[in-house]
Amino acid sequence: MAVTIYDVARRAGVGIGTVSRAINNSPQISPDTKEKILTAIQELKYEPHALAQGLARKKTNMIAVIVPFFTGHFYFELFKGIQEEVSNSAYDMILYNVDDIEKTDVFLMRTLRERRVDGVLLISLQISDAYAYRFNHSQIPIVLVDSFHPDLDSIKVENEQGAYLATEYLIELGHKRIGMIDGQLRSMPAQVRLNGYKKALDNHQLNFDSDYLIISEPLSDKDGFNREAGYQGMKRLLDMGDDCPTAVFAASDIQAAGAIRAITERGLKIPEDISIIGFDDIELAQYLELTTIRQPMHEMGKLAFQRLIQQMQNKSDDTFIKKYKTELVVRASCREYR
Amino acid sequence: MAVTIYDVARRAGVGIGTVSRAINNSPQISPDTKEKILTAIQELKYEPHALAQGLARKKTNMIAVIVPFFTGHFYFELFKGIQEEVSNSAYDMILYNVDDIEKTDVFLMRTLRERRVDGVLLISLQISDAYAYRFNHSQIPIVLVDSFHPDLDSIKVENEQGAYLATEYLIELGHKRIGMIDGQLRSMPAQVRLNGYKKALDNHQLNFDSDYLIISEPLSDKDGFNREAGYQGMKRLLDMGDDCPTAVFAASDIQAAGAIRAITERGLKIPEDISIIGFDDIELAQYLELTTIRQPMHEMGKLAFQRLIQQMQNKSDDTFIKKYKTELVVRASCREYR
DNA sequence: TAAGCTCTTGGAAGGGCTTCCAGAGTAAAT
DNA sequence: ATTTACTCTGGAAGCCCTTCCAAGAGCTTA
Repeated sequence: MAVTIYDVARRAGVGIGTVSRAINNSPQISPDTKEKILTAIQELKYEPHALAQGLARKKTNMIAVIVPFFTGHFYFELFKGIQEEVSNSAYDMILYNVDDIEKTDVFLMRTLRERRVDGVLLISLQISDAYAYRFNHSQIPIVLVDSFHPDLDSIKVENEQGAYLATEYLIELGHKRIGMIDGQLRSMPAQVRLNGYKKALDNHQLNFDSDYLIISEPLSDKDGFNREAGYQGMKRLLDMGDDCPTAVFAASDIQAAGAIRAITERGLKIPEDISIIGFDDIELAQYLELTTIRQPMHEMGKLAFQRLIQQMQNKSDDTFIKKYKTELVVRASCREYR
Repeated sequence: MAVTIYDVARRAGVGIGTVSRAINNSPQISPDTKEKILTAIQELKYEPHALAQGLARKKTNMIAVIVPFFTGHFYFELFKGIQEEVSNSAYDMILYNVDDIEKTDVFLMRTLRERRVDGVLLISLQISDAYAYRFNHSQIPIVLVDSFHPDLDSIKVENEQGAYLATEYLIELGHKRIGMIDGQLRSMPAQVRLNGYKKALDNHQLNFDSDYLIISEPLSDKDGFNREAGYQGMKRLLDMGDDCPTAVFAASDIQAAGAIRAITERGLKIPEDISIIGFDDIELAQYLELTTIRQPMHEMGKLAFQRLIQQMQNKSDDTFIKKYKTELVVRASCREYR
């Protein structure tokens, strides 16, 4: 059997309470005894049992990161930011992968009831009012990233503004027939980016044409923010022949990558024949010379964890809301249209 | 206070033991009572406390995935494979990020003693004989991925064969001056790939020239498998002027990407002026039209978890060793040299 | 010398579960 | 009617900690 606090106590000739005090740096202990105990711990190679500690302390030193199918590069970047901060903290991280958006609640429920974690980072996933309420009235803090709820801490990017920016950029280049390739509308960012796109059209006296809006096929469990969806979507636009848009706003870089492939496959050139703009500014965008909208993913990840840890230390009542502005990154995938 | 098994017992008018049996599908319980208890559980919205369960069962339903600084795309791909399997299991996953290779032992030690996890996946990290022994004599199974120890389960790729393949391909294209850009040699794959490179040269009567071997700068905490290292490394090769290699084998695609940038920055063309071959076949390689060596990362991740879960169920004594052969993926970054 | 402090210490209680053992109840066998 | 054999059930013990309370020891103070 493994070494327990009792073994240490016996070895050091003290009581278990005292051993516990030694481990936890309690001031209530004389330097001599502490010394003695620490030696015993060394000798026995004792390490506290994490679960038992958690049970007794009502604190697990774990956080949950809940992510939707963790596919995209967006998550990867964000994740690195979070990871960086977690490494420097006393916390460890459990990764929950939501493979069906509808099941988000199941995970939230679990984190709330199972009490396996001290805090939650919810990424790109919507939270219902009911759960927002529960978290607010629970001991477990939660921070939303790339998502929003009025009553909870959240960190996100101005998706609408970003989409607006992208669309407006195309408009200013002179494009009139501007298509959009979006993700599944049950995904929050997909909805909001669509709004930005529509608003930009509207503010520039262009009509929204639903034929130009491609929503990726409801590919079973995916949200449509992937290359294949971009590829298929672009093909559909190209099939419109002469009516094909002269510029396309893809709701994510990865979709843009798929779209680019579809375009070049037809022997068309970017930006000569079709302009394309993405969203996210993932690493790939540089290689593709893709003009896109940058979100500070890494930074968002870091901030999210920082805020969470702060909440775990002393839960404050005010809700923290940070919205990053997006930024247009001009590269070589768009050109003027006259 | 949260709902406990006692509350459920009281509500259902039974003993706590019986409730426990209901939860755990024990056959030792009559359908009626079970029914009654399940109803009570529903009504009270009871969920077992994960830590308490773990403590009592000596089983946590968690696995640890230990990864070195989780930077590269290689890990990302692998990770997706693991993730996919984990999602379909009853396990959750804790991610440990090793930011300094020397500290690997600290993490191994923790997983062994803290008893927070039931099994370990160790990625791309070497394990010492001492720890291999400890794991073999512990209750906690471990599976190495992209790493190897004779006494432990491992899943990896034939790195040497891959590097040999890459180098030989360049040789067969007629190149004589073949450079290599490698990662830090304290990283296992970096060492082994170097061996493959040397062997290929040797078998084809070419001399190994240490000037043509670029080991990325010991950039503090990194292992050198990153774009910047590839970029800097290639620059050094280019600075050799007329002696510059006509072909370069980069030990990873991401380094190759950096190298490509360095080359195009000088106004040179790939493959006309310099041929380059990578290693990994990450997604980016397609976009770059990079000829490379493919490792089945996704598949490796899946298999690793499958094996781990099998070990957790009934620890067998035989060590499982799977070595995937690598495969040459020819794209457009290499050309014949006469 | 007695009373009052402060500093340490031991160990019971408690955290929420599983498991084992003993006992109750029921049915079958004699 | 009595024994035997089963099926269920209750709850104590145990998993390994932390924390609280009571108490001993050593000092001070009057």
